[in-house]
Amino acid sequence: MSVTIKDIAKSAGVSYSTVSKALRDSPLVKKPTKDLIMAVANELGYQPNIAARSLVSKKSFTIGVVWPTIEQTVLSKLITTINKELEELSYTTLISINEVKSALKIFSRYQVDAILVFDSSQSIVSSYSDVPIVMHGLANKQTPYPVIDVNRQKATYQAAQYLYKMGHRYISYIGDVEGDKLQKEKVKGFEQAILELELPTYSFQKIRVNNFEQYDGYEAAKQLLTLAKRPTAILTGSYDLARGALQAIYESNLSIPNDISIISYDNFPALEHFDIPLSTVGVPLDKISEKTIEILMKVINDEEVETKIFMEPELKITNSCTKIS
Amino acid sequence: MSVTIKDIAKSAGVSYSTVSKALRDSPLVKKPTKDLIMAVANELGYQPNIAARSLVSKKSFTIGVVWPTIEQTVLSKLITTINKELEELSYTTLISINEVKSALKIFSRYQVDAILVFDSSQSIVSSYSDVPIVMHGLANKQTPYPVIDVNRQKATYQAAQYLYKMGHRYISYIGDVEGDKLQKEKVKGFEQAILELELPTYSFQKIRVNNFEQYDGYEAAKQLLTLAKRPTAILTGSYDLARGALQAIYESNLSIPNDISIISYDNFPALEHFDIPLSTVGVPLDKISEKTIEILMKVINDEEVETKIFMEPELKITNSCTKIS
DNA sequence: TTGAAAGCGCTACCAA
DNA sequence: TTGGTAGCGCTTTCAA
Repeated sequence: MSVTIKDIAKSAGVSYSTVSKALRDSPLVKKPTKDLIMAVANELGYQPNIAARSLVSKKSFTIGVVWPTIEQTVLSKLITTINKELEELSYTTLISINEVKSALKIFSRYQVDAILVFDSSQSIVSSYSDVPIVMHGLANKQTPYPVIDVNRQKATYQAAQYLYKMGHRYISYIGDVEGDKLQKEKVKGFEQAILELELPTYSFQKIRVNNFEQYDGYEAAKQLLTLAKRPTAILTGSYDLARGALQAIYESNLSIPNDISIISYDNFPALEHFDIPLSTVGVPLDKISEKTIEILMKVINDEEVETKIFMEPELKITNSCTKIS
Repeated sequence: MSVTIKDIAKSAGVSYSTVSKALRDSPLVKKPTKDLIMAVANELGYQPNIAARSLVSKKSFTIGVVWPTIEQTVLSKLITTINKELEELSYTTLISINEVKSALKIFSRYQVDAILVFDSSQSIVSSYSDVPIVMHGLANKQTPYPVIDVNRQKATYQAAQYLYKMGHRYISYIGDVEGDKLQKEKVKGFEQAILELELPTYSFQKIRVNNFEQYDGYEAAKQLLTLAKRPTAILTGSYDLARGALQAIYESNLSIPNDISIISYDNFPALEHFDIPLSTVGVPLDKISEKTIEILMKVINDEEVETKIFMEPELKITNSCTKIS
């Protein structure tokens, strides 16, 4: 049996309701008493029983995170950040990797204060009980809970526009052209730029990759570089693809940005891994995280929240891009 | 307020202790009564309050998983498998990505039935309260809780021995030669084979990679294939490295296994992605998972458990290896 | 400033 | 086979 407040009360010679107050740092307890109780609690290795506490106080200070697809690196970075920020707000984060429906059930049984769902499928999830839900995914349907989405199309659109403005007329996009909705949005932004600039389609090229690994970017870029009319700028759909493309460019003895400018779609700003930091476009991870925390706190406190939150991308240009004449 | 057993009791016209029994499918309740109660519970969207339940029954049917490093793919596969198997045993899995110490605190406050820790650092963790701990990591020290480890050294040793027996005299190892303890063990097994076979060291080559991605394997293999005396067999430290090596081999117009035999260290058996399935060596993932569940159930039921569980690797040979003369 | 006591939702025991 | 009730560990009144 673990230590309870009654054990502390007995040991400290006070009533257990006083112990409860002292542990919550209530102003109703005198400093010496409080100190004594704290000391005893520490010595006994007391850990509060969350079950009992949330049973009476109706608050668990816990956020349930539903994360059925644990392999994506972007998500793992984002979740790590969110976890850290919630910790600072003295919230505990618990993750379930079960499918959305059963994870929701689990968390509602655990009476968490809110549930954060990461789900790229477009299904509307329905809540059990009255635990508020916040979702990360595609904000296309009308949902009864807030959905946080990022504007991928605008990101690639912005990047292509920028490269055009810098004088580039042969721009290639490396990405999953036939991929899921998320990937298609990126392609769409690129295509939209072509259309608006009234350029011949051959001056904009899309290279399809099947995976998002460094090697796929490498292969795709290799292919581009052997072209008679090779691109002066490359836009990649992800960070790893960009890394691969960089390798291919170096192997061909070309230099960045003199021979080729490169921008990567990504949510991590300032990728300083390389000799030349990579230009990126996308919604910065910390802004997504910040927004998520904000929405979570709002739903927990029963405040009004818009149900579609569409975050705007930012273009961060470094020395990996240059003007050409 | 969510619905409680009292709401169900009122609605069904029975006492709430009967409801409690019915919901737990107790034989003490008559079938018709049970059916009625179930129907009402369903209709009302009842979800049991785990806090209240575990407060009285001292059992939460929940396993806390401590997973501070969420990026590793092997772990995510393993945890997914474990999660699934626990679900079938009607246990709920909750994951924390906080650092070990604070995660342990969280789970002990939640009164989980057991905590599963994934930690490759060699620190001994000390439990709060009396929640039993099972660890996945390096079984080198004496610990007060069971640690499950896999024999990496024996794996690469076995593979090298096998390749030798098949007539190979020029064998290369691609892996993180300067890496952490886990990686070094793999290298050690390879070196041990050289030693025991009393071979000149030049006939066994180690190629160092900095990362474990496909591209790194590709680069390393490229390097090997340009050698005057190129290896007849390659052993890689991971699946992704093997994939890269395969790419390099194909690009060089060499064939597997006729020109080069290849074995990968890995815990996933039967990697059928390729034209030729890859030979692997390592402890199969499902065996690790099975063992983990077994140990978890034992500690939960207070049974005796050995504190060092060292799992033996298996060599699975496919057409990616051949005998040479 | 402290203590006593009610009650959160549930299980488990005993009585009916 | 059902109902009544004590009590899990805690917070939160209210009384002392």
